[in-house]
Amino acid sequence: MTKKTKAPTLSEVARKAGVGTTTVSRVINGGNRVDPKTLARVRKAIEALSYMPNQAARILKGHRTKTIGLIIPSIADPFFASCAEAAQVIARTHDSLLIVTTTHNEPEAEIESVKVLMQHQTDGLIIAPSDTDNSALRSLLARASVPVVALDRPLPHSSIPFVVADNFAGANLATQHLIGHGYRRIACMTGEKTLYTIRERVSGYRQAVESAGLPVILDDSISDYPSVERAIRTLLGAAKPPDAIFTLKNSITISAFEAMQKLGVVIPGSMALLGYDDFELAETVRPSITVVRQPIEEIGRMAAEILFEELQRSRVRTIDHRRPREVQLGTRLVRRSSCGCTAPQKAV
Amino acid sequence: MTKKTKAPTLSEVARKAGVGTTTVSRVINGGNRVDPKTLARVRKAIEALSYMPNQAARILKGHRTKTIGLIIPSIADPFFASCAEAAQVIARTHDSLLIVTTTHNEPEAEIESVKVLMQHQTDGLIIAPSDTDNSALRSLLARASVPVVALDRPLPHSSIPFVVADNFAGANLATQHLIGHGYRRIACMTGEKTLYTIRERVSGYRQAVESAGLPVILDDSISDYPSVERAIRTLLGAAKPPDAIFTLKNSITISAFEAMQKLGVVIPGSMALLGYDDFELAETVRPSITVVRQPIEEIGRMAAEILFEELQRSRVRTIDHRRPREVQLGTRLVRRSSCGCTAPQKAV
DNA sequence: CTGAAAGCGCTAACAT
DNA sequence: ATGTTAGCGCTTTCAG
Repeated sequence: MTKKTKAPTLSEVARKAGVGTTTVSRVINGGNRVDPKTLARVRKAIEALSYMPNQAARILKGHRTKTIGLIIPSIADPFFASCAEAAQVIARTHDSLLIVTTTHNEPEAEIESVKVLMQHQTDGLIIAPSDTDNSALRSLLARASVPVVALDRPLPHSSIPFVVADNFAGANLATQHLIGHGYRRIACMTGEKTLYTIRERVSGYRQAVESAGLPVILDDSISDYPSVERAIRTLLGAAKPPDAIFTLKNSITISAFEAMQKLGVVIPGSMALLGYDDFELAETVRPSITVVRQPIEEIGRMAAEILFEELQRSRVRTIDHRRPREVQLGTRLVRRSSCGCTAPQKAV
Repeated sequence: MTKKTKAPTLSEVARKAGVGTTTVSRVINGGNRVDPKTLARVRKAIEALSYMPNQAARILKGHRTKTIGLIIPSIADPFFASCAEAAQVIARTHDSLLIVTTTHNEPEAEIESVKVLMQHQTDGLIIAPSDTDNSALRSLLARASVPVVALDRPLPHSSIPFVVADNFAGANLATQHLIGHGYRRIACMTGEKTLYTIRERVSGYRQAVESAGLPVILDDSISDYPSVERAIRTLLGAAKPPDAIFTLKNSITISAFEAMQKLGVVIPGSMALLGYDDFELAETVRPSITVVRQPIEEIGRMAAEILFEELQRSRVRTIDHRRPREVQLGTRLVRRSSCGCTAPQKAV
């Protein structure tokens, strides 16, 4: 077994092929300006030694590392997993690799990630910042000599391009839909109220109920299942219980559904349910759950595309901005049964 | 804006601090054997220039890249996303970064990924090989000068360590459970029969029904929802319809549940359902679904840990194998209602 | 069309 | 305790 032998180098290939290193280098990089015969010989040598160029050395010569960094709260979160998948596909398209780090929405972890990724000279960064007002992060990013794109959450007061969903409109329309059904007491349940996305959704909800002259019933202290069940119990025991619940996050929607079922709440009969973010079984459970669906893959894809465009721009001095630097994608209300709609949209 | 200024180098720091490059290098790498005063001065210079060491140059000097590669079918797949998350956490622990590539179970994509990752000199590789008998992949991996660990699926005929779940036992026990409930005609539905995991599960199922003298009713041509619905229709229309269905994959379980509901099949009354792989709403839907649960995070975590142990071993010549190189983790049958169990396990 | 040689930024002998 | 220096593997002028 030739297992622990060190990897062959370019100059070894050159020696074996009886040519100079320059020639081998040319062959590796496309083989232009090389005599067909020499080319063939070099290729054979490369094959024989199963030579692979050492990226580190190329990078050192000032080239791209062909890697981009993606900084997200979690990989296990379906939303970010889909974003990551989409971004990875785009990266491959550009012959690049995707390095993923997770932050669990901790600002320090974000800073740390950016630093590590910069040391590794990734060509660019895509980040979903937890705190929209993190000035330490902003200044760090400003010093970054590579393009950066914000994902799902913008980084205000900076010139960093971003790709987000229209959280305000999504929540606003959803609430209006509930109002249209005749519900008068719509409770909104959420947690992580410091996140941009959640804040926007809360605003959307608030604007809708207030302009309809309805009460704002907001519980933004939700975390796990028990807290959801407790919240619903409290709501049910109130003098005037709500007639609809709007949950701002996938896991809360599921917990709420579970709790309502456990507590014998008839959906939508005694209380309607509408959730932010679609999920696989939302169509299947009974009643099926009406949700606001975000263009998840699209978000990841566009963020990566913008990043590579910036990369392109910084290479060749071009003037045109074919794509806007700040993208806000629309969401869609998927009407199913839990909101009271009788004729759900066509099934899968 | 000092935005496009090139990153400062070690020798610039040295000049600014009025010391030699060696000293700066020492400071970066822990600051041992350096006079406290000099150390402070250098640190200040580093701070002032906001200097960050260039990884590429260090790598070139034969050091670790502090990156490991993870090659999986998809990031969006919850199973692999969780594995990736767990592996990433372990990587961070070892001060390393995780580079993820996806293959969609295509052998060529796997080969390609390994090559790219090797060029980037990742310190090690974790791979979930689609085809257990891919000799091209095996020989490529054998030539790899870095440690490799197989994830979820082993790579036989090679000395590559692996971490997998005991798919045979999981499926076997699940089938026996169904048999114990008195079902005599247990149908098994699956797709992707070339995958190691699926093959093992099929074997486990087959062994159980055969040794109980029951018929093997296997449909391994399932792909999407329509194919599931079609299969169930066929099963229902048969002379002797099955009294239980065992689905070998998450998405098929969900599709089957959906289809059975649509076709008015009472679960478990007229037909029981048991699925491989747990999922969030399995507990919540009615009836709740009995499943075989795999230790997902554990698989990702252990694969990464073994990789770093190998890395450790290749650095310092040690003899002990504290951890077995081939790990098979147990699964657990989570009893809920769809199999006919009347007293489901404690809820979440 | 091809080769010699100069580094890229850093580390590690080897001196001092 | 600190500086000098020789590369790591590759690309890239600049000459042939």
